[in-house]
Amino acid sequence: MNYTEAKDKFISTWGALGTLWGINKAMAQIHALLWISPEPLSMEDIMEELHISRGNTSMNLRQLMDWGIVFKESKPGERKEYFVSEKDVQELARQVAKERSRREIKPVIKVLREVSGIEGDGTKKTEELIKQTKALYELADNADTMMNKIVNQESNWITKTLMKLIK
Amino acid sequence: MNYTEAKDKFISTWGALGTLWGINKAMAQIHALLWISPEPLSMEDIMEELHISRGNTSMNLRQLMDWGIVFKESKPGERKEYFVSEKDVQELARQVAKERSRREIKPVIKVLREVSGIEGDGTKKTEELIKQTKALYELADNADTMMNKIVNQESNWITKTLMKLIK
DNA sequence: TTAAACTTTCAGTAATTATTGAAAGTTTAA
DNA sequence: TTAAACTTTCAATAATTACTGAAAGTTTAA
Repeated sequence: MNYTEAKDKFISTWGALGTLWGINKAMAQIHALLWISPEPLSMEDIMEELHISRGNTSMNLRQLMDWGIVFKESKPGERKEYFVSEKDVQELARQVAKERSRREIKPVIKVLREVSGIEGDGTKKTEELIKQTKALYELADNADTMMNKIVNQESNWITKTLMKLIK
Repeated sequence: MNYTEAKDKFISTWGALGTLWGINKAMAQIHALLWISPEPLSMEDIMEELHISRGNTSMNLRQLMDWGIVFKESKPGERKEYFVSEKDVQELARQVAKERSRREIKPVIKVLREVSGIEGDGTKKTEELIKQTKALYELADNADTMMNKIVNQESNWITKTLMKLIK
Protein backbone atom coordinates (compact mmCIF):
# COMPACT_ATOMS: atom_id res chain seq x y z
CA MET A 1 0.00 0.00 0.00
CA ASN A 2 1.49 3.32 -1.06
CA TYR A 3 0.85 6.78 0.32
CA THR A 4 -2.17 7.59 -1.83
CA GLU A 5 -3.87 4.27 -1.23
CA ALA A 6 -3.30 4.53 2.50
CA LYS A 7 -4.57 8.11 2.62
CA ASP A 8 -7.71 7.27 0.64
CA LYS A 9 -8.38 4.22 2.76
CA PHE A 10 -8.03 6.21 5.95
CA ILE A 11 -10.30 9.01 4.74
CA SER A 12 -13.04 6.72 3.54
CA THR A 13 -12.90 4.51 6.63
CA TRP A 14 -13.08 7.53 8.91
CA GLY A 15 -16.06 8.80 6.92
CA ALA A 16 -17.84 5.46 7.23
CA LEU A 17 -17.19 5.30 10.98
CA GLY A 18 -18.58 8.79 11.39
CA THR A 19 -21.75 7.83 9.54
CA LEU A 20 -22.20 4.83 11.82
CA TRP A 21 -21.98 7.11 14.86
CA GLY A 22 -24.28 9.85 13.59
CA ILE A 23 -21.67 12.18 12.13
CA ASN A 24 -22.00 13.09 8.52
CA LYS A 25 -19.56 11.75 6.01
CA ALA A 26 -18.23 15.05 4.72
CA MET A 27 -17.55 16.28 8.22
CA ALA A 28 -15.68 13.14 9.18
CA GLN A 29 -13.70 13.10 5.93
CA ILE A 30 -12.66 16.72 6.21
CA HIS A 31 -11.46 15.95 9.69
CA ALA A 32 -9.54 12.91 8.46
CA LEU A 33 -7.91 14.95 5.71
CA LEU A 34 -6.78 17.69 8.07
CA TRP A 35 -5.71 15.15 10.68
CA ILE A 36 -3.05 13.72 8.39
CA SER A 37 -2.10 16.90 6.59
CA PRO A 38 1.27 18.33 7.62
CA GLU A 39 0.23 21.75 6.29
CA PRO A 40 -2.86 23.90 6.77
CA LEU A 41 -5.32 23.47 3.90
CA SER A 42 -7.51 26.03 2.16
CA MET A 43 -11.13 25.51 1.24
CA GLU A 44 -10.06 24.95 -2.35
CA ASP A 45 -7.64 22.24 -1.28
CA ILE A 46 -10.34 20.41 0.66
CA MET A 47 -12.98 20.74 -2.08
CA GLU A 48 -10.59 19.38 -4.61
CA GLU A 49 -9.27 16.50 -2.54
CA LEU A 50 -12.71 15.27 -1.43
CA HIS A 51 -14.71 16.34 -4.49
CA ILE A 52 -17.29 18.25 -2.51
CA SER A 53 -18.86 21.64 -3.11
CA ARG A 54 -17.87 24.95 -1.63
CA GLY A 55 -21.07 25.19 0.43
CA ASN A 56 -20.70 21.72 1.87
CA THR A 57 -17.08 22.38 2.76
CA SER A 58 -17.91 25.67 4.41
CA MET A 59 -20.77 24.26 6.50
CA ASN A 60 -18.84 21.25 7.70
CA LEU A 61 -15.75 23.25 8.53
CA ARG A 62 -17.94 25.44 10.70
CA GLN A 63 -19.26 22.36 12.49
CA LEU A 64 -15.76 21.04 13.07
CA MET A 65 -14.80 24.41 14.51
CA ASP A 66 -17.91 24.37 16.70
CA TRP A 67 -16.75 21.01 18.00
CA GLY A 68 -13.40 22.58 18.82
CA ILE A 69 -11.32 20.16 16.77
CA VAL A 70 -10.48 22.32 13.74
CA PHE A 71 -9.13 25.86 13.70
CA LYS A 72 -8.81 28.69 11.24
CA GLU A 73 -5.37 29.93 10.42
CA SER A 74 -4.33 32.86 8.29
CA LYS A 75 -1.08 33.06 6.46
CA PRO A 76 0.50 36.51 6.57
CA GLY A 77 -0.03 38.43 3.35
CA GLU A 78 -2.71 36.04 2.07
CA ARG A 79 -6.40 36.74 1.86
CA LYS A 80 -7.39 33.10 1.84
CA GLU A 81 -8.12 31.28 5.07
CA TYR A 82 -6.47 28.02 6.00
CA PHE A 83 -7.63 25.26 8.29
CA VAL A 84 -5.76 22.96 10.65
CA SER A 85 -7.03 20.18 12.85
CA GLU A 86 -6.23 19.58 16.48
CA LYS A 87 -3.29 17.19 16.18
CA ASP A 88 -3.09 15.75 19.67
CA VAL A 89 -5.08 12.54 19.94
CA GLN A 90 -5.75 13.04 23.65
CA GLU A 91 -7.08 16.51 23.08
CA LEU A 92 -9.21 15.24 20.20
CA ALA A 93 -10.73 12.57 22.45
CA ARG A 94 -11.31 15.08 25.22
CA GLN A 95 -12.99 17.54 22.94
CA VAL A 96 -15.26 14.95 21.34
CA ALA A 97 -16.19 13.53 24.74
CA LYS A 98 -16.89 17.00 26.09
CA GLU A 99 -19.08 18.04 23.19
CA ARG A 100 -21.06 14.82 23.03
CA SER A 101 -21.66 15.04 26.75
CA ARG A 102 -22.86 18.59 26.54
CA ARG A 103 -25.05 18.21 23.48
CA GLU A 104 -26.42 14.71 23.89
CA ILE A 105 -25.80 13.04 27.23
CA LYS A 106 -26.63 15.87 29.62
CA PRO A 107 -30.07 16.54 28.11
CA VAL A 108 -30.91 12.84 28.27
CA ILE A 109 -29.79 12.62 31.89
CA LYS A 110 -32.09 15.51 32.67
CA VAL A 111 -35.07 13.72 31.14
CA LEU A 112 -34.17 10.47 32.89
CA ARG A 113 -34.07 12.25 36.22
CA GLU A 114 -37.44 13.85 35.58
CA VAL A 115 -39.08 10.67 34.40
CA SER A 116 -37.65 8.47 37.15
CA GLY A 117 -38.69 11.09 39.67
CA ILE A 118 -42.43 10.88 39.11
CA GLU A 119 -44.54 9.79 42.01
CA GLY A 120 -45.49 6.14 42.28
CA ASP A 121 -49.19 5.34 42.10
CA GLY A 122 -48.97 1.76 43.30
CA THR A 123 -49.36 0.23 39.83
CA LYS A 124 -46.85 -2.27 38.56
CA LYS A 125 -46.21 -0.43 35.30
CA THR A 126 -45.40 2.82 37.11
CA GLU A 127 -43.06 0.99 39.47
CA GLU A 128 -41.29 -0.58 36.51
CA LEU A 129 -40.99 2.75 34.68
CA ILE A 130 -39.44 4.34 37.75
CA LYS A 131 -37.10 1.45 38.46
CA GLN A 132 -35.85 1.07 34.92
CA THR A 133 -35.39 4.74 34.13
CA LYS A 134 -33.63 5.22 37.46
CA ALA A 135 -31.16 2.45 36.56
CA LEU A 136 -30.51 4.11 33.23
CA TYR A 137 -30.15 7.47 34.93
CA GLU A 138 -27.49 6.14 37.25
CA LEU A 139 -25.56 4.48 34.45
CA ALA A 140 -25.65 7.58 32.28
CA ASP A 141 -24.76 9.86 35.14
CA ASN A 142 -21.74 7.73 36.11
CA ALA A 143 -20.55 7.54 32.53
CA ASP A 144 -20.95 11.26 32.11
CA THR A 145 -19.05 12.01 35.31
CA MET A 146 -16.23 9.86 34.06
CA MET A 147 -16.21 11.75 30.79
CA ASN A 148 -15.97 15.03 32.62
CA LYS A 149 -13.05 13.65 34.60
CA ILE A 150 -11.35 12.84 31.34
CA VAL A 151 -12.04 16.30 30.00
CA ASN A 152 -10.54 18.03 32.99
CA GLN A 153 -7.40 16.01 33.56
CA GLU A 154 -3.94 16.51 32.18
CA SER A 155 -3.52 15.37 28.65
CA ASN A 156 -2.23 11.84 29.10
CA TRP A 157 -4.72 10.90 31.79
CA ILE A 158 -6.70 8.75 29.40
CA THR A 159 -3.80 6.55 28.52
CA LYS A 160 -2.70 6.24 32.13
CA THR A 161 -6.19 5.34 33.24
CA LEU A 162 -6.70 2.85 30.49
CA MET A 163 -3.38 1.29 31.35
CA LYS A 164 -4.42 0.92 34.97
CA LEU A 165 -7.66 -0.70 33.93
CA ILE A 166 -6.14 -3.05 31.44
CA LYS A 167 -3.53 -4.43 33.78
CA MET B 1 -46.07 14.44 35.19
CA ASN B 2 -48.29 11.34 35.22
CA TYR B 3 -47.47 7.83 34.05
CA THR B 4 -48.48 8.32 30.44
CA GLU B 5 -46.62 11.60 30.06
CA ALA B 6 -43.50 10.12 31.65
CA LYS B 7 -43.67 7.02 29.48
CA ASP B 8 -44.11 9.03 26.28
CA LYS B 9 -41.32 11.38 27.23
CA PHE B 10 -38.95 8.51 27.92
CA ILE B 11 -39.78 6.73 24.68
CA SER B 12 -39.39 9.79 22.51
CA THR B 13 -36.18 10.90 24.22
CA TRP B 14 -34.67 7.45 23.87
CA GLY B 15 -35.63 7.47 20.19
CA ALA B 16 -34.01 10.86 19.67
CA LEU B 17 -30.81 9.79 21.44
CA GLY B 18 -30.64 6.68 19.28
CA THR B 19 -30.92 8.78 16.12
CA LEU B 20 -28.07 10.99 17.30
CA TRP B 21 -25.88 7.91 17.74
CA GLY B 22 -26.74 6.22 14.48
CA ILE B 23 -29.50 3.93 15.71
CA ASN B 24 -32.84 4.22 14.04
CA LYS B 25 -35.75 5.72 15.88
CA ALA B 26 -38.08 2.75 15.72
CA MET B 27 -35.40 0.40 17.04
CA ALA B 28 -34.60 2.68 19.97
CA GLN B 29 -38.26 3.26 20.77
CA ILE B 30 -39.15 -0.42 20.72
CA HIS B 31 -36.28 -0.98 23.10
CA ALA B 32 -37.48 1.83 25.36
CA LEU B 33 -41.00 0.42 25.40
CA LEU B 34 -39.83 -3.08 26.32
CA TRP B 35 -37.35 -1.70 28.84
CA ILE B 36 -40.13 -0.23 30.97
CA SER B 37 -42.77 -2.87 30.33
CA PRO B 38 -43.37 -5.20 33.27
CA GLU B 39 -44.89 -7.78 30.92
CA PRO B 40 -43.75 -9.31 27.64
CA LEU B 41 -45.35 -7.55 24.66
CA SER B 42 -46.63 -8.97 21.39
CA MET B 43 -46.00 -7.47 17.99
CA GLU B 44 -49.55 -6.12 18.03
CA ASP B 45 -48.92 -4.39 21.34
CA ILE B 46 -45.78 -2.70 20.02
CA MET B 47 -47.34 -1.66 16.70
CA GLU B 48 -50.27 -0.13 18.50
CA GLU B 49 -48.27 1.67 21.17
CA LEU B 50 -45.74 3.19 18.75
CA HIS B 51 -47.99 3.52 15.70
CA ILE B 52 -45.64 1.69 13.42
CA SER B 53 -46.27 -0.98 10.81
CA ARG B 54 -45.98 -4.71 11.18
CA GLY B 55 -42.99 -4.86 8.84
CA ASN B 56 -41.11 -2.14 10.64
CA THR B 57 -41.77 -3.77 13.99
CA SER B 58 -40.63 -7.15 12.76
CA MET B 59 -37.40 -5.86 11.24
CA ASN B 60 -36.42 -3.81 14.24
CA LEU B 61 -37.22 -6.57 16.71
CA ARG B 62 -34.90 -8.79 14.71
CA GLN B 63 -32.16 -6.18 14.99
CA LEU B 64 -32.66 -5.84 18.73
CA MET B 65 -32.41 -9.61 19.04
CA ASP B 66 -29.25 -9.58 16.89
CA TRP B 67 -27.82 -7.06 19.34
CA GLY B 68 -28.66 -9.46 22.16
CA ILE B 69 -30.77 -7.02 24.13
CA VAL B 70 -34.27 -8.31 23.32
CA PHE B 71 -35.55 -11.88 23.49
CA LYS B 72 -38.47 -13.87 22.20
CA GLU B 73 -40.71 -15.49 24.70
CA SER B 74 -43.64 -17.82 24.13
CA LYS B 75 -46.55 -18.14 26.46
CA PRO B 76 -47.74 -21.72 26.89
CA GLY B 77 -50.83 -22.44 24.87
CA GLU B 78 -50.51 -19.29 22.76
CA ARG B 79 -49.44 -19.14 19.15
CA LYS B 80 -48.37 -15.52 19.31
CA GLU B 81 -44.81 -14.59 20.19
CA TYR B 82 -43.94 -12.17 22.92
CA PHE B 83 -40.88 -10.03 23.39
CA VAL B 84 -38.97 -8.96 26.47
CA SER B 85 -35.92 -6.75 26.83
CA GLU B 86 -32.82 -7.45 28.83
CA LYS B 87 -33.71 -5.72 32.10
CA ASP B 88 -30.32 -5.46 33.77
CA VAL B 89 -28.68 -2.14 32.98
CA GLN B 90 -25.16 -3.58 33.37
CA GLU B 91 -25.92 -6.36 30.98
CA LEU B 92 -27.45 -3.89 28.53
CA ALA B 93 -24.31 -1.75 28.64
CA ARG B 94 -22.11 -4.81 28.22
CA GLN B 95 -24.05 -6.06 25.28
CA VAL B 96 -24.11 -2.71 23.50
CA ALA B 97 -20.39 -2.21 24.11
CA LYS B 98 -19.62 -5.69 22.85
CA GLU B 99 -21.64 -5.35 19.69
CA ARG B 100 -20.40 -1.88 18.80
CA SER B 101 -16.85 -3.08 19.33
CA ARG B 102 -17.33 -6.09 17.13
CA ARG B 103 -19.22 -4.36 14.33
CA GLU B 104 -17.61 -0.95 14.23
CA ILE B 105 -14.48 -0.50 16.31
CA LYS B 106 -12.59 -3.67 15.45
CA PRO B 107 -12.82 -3.15 11.67
CA VAL B 108 -11.61 0.43 12.05
CA ILE B 109 -8.70 -0.67 14.24
CA LYS B 110 -7.74 -3.13 11.54
CA VAL B 111 -7.63 -0.39 8.91
CA LEU B 112 -5.72 1.94 11.22
CA ARG B 113 -3.11 -0.73 11.79
CA GLU B 114 -2.76 -1.36 8.08
CA VAL B 115 -2.55 2.31 7.18
CA SER B 116 -0.15 3.26 9.97
CA GLY B 117 1.98 0.28 9.02
CA ILE B 118 2.92 1.41 5.52
CA GLU B 119 6.54 2.00 4.82
CA GLY B 120 7.90 5.52 5.13
CA ASP B 121 9.28 7.09 1.95
CA GLY B 122 11.00 10.02 3.59
CA THR B 123 8.33 12.57 2.63
CA LYS B 124 6.75 14.76 5.24
CA LYS B 125 3.20 13.86 4.28
CA THR B 126 3.86 10.14 4.61
CA GLU B 127 5.50 10.67 7.98
CA GLU B 128 2.49 12.64 9.15
CA LEU B 129 0.03 10.02 7.89
CA ILE B 130 1.90 7.30 9.74
CA LYS B 131 2.27 9.32 12.92
CA GLN B 132 -1.33 10.46 13.10
CA THR B 133 -2.98 7.18 12.18
CA LYS B 134 -0.71 5.39 14.65
CA ALA B 135 -1.87 7.72 17.42
CA LEU B 136 -5.48 7.01 16.51
CA TYR B 137 -4.75 3.30 16.36
CA GLU B 138 -3.35 3.32 19.87
CA LEU B 139 -6.26 5.28 21.26
CA ALA B 140 -8.84 3.07 19.59
CA ASP B 141 -7.05 -0.10 20.57
CA ASN B 142 -6.85 0.96 24.23
CA ALA B 143 -10.48 1.97 24.30
CA ASP B 144 -11.49 -1.30 22.70
CA THR B 145 -9.44 -3.34 25.14
CA MET B 146 -11.18 -1.56 27.96
CA MET B 147 -14.53 -2.35 26.39
CA ASN B 148 -13.63 -6.01 26.21
CA LYS B 149 -12.64 -5.90 29.86
CA ILE B 150 -16.05 -4.57 30.66
CA VAL B 151 -17.71 -7.25 28.57
CA ASN B 152 -15.91 -10.05 30.32
CA GLN B 153 -16.12 -9.00 33.92
CA GLU B 154 -18.76 -9.75 36.50
CA SER B 155 -21.85 -7.67 36.10
CA ASN B 156 -21.16 -4.81 38.47
CA TRP B 157 -17.62 -4.23 37.29
CA ILE B 158 -18.62 -1.09 35.46
CA THR B 159 -19.99 0.60 38.53
CA LYS B 160 -17.04 -0.44 40.65
CA THR B 161 -14.60 0.83 38.06
CA LEU B 162 -16.40 4.09 37.59
CA MET B 163 -16.47 4.57 41.34
CA LYS B 164 -12.74 4.04 41.54
CA LEU B 165 -12.18 6.57 38.79
CA ILE B 166 -14.53 9.16 40.16
CA LYS B 167 -13.11 9.19 43.66
C1' DT C 1 -52.84 -32.76 5.16
C1' DT C 2 -55.15 -28.44 5.73
C1' DA C 3 -56.06 -24.01 7.08
C1' DA C 4 -55.89 -20.60 10.54
C1' DA C 5 -52.76 -17.73 13.03
C1' DC C 6 -49.09 -15.75 12.99
C1' DT C 7 -44.18 -13.67 11.17
C1' DT C 8 -41.01 -12.26 7.63
C1' DT C 9 -39.66 -10.29 3.41
C1' DC C 10 -39.29 -6.84 0.09
C1' DA C 11 -40.67 -3.64 -3.72
C1' DG C 12 -42.52 0.71 -3.66
C1' DT C 13 -42.94 5.06 -1.32
C1' DA C 14 -42.25 8.46 2.20
C1' DA C 15 -39.35 11.00 5.21
C1' DT C 16 -35.11 12.57 6.40
C1' DT C 17 -30.61 14.16 5.74
C1' DA C 18 -26.81 15.74 2.88
C1' DT C 19 -25.21 18.35 -1.00
C1' DT C 20 -25.02 21.68 -4.56
C1' DG C 21 -24.35 26.11 -6.61
C1' DA C 22 -25.46 30.64 -7.13
C1' DA C 23 -26.65 34.87 -4.78
C1' DA C 24 -25.70 37.55 -0.83
C1' DG C 25 -22.40 38.85 2.43
C1' DT C 26 -17.74 40.14 4.12
C1' DT C 27 -13.10 41.63 4.12
C1' DT C 28 -9.16 43.99 2.50
C1' DA C 29 -5.90 46.29 -0.68
C1' DA C 30 -5.47 50.11 -3.29
C1' DT D 1 -15.07 54.21 -1.89
C1' DT D 2 -14.59 50.46 -4.93
C1' DA D 3 -13.92 46.11 -6.62
C1' DA D 4 -11.57 41.84 -6.33
C1' DA D 5 -11.05 37.86 -3.50
C1' DC D 6 -12.85 35.32 -0.72
C1' DT D 7 -16.73 32.95 2.62
C1' DT D 8 -21.37 32.05 4.02
C1' DT D 9 -26.13 31.20 3.42
C1' DC D 10 -30.01 28.88 1.75
C1' DA D 11 -33.58 27.24 -1.58
C1' DA D 12 -33.63 23.57 -4.67
C1' DT D 13 -32.32 18.90 -5.47
C1' DA D 14 -30.08 14.56 -4.81
C1' DA D 15 -28.95 10.72 -2.02
C1' DT D 16 -29.82 8.01 1.70
C1' DT D 17 -32.39 5.82 5.01
C1' DA D 18 -36.69 4.37 7.11
C1' DC D 19 -41.35 2.69 6.69
C1' DT D 20 -45.43 0.60 4.80
C1' DG D 21 -48.45 -3.03 3.51
C1' DA D 22 -49.45 -6.89 1.05
C1' DA D 23 -47.69 -11.25 -0.59
C1' DA D 24 -44.95 -15.07 0.64
C1' DG D 25 -43.42 -17.91 4.21
C1' DT D 26 -43.80 -20.57 8.57
C1' DT D 27 -45.76 -22.96 12.35
C1' DT D 28 -49.10 -25.56 14.75
C1' DA D 29 -53.59 -27.52 16.10
C1' DA D 30 -56.84 -30.48 14.62
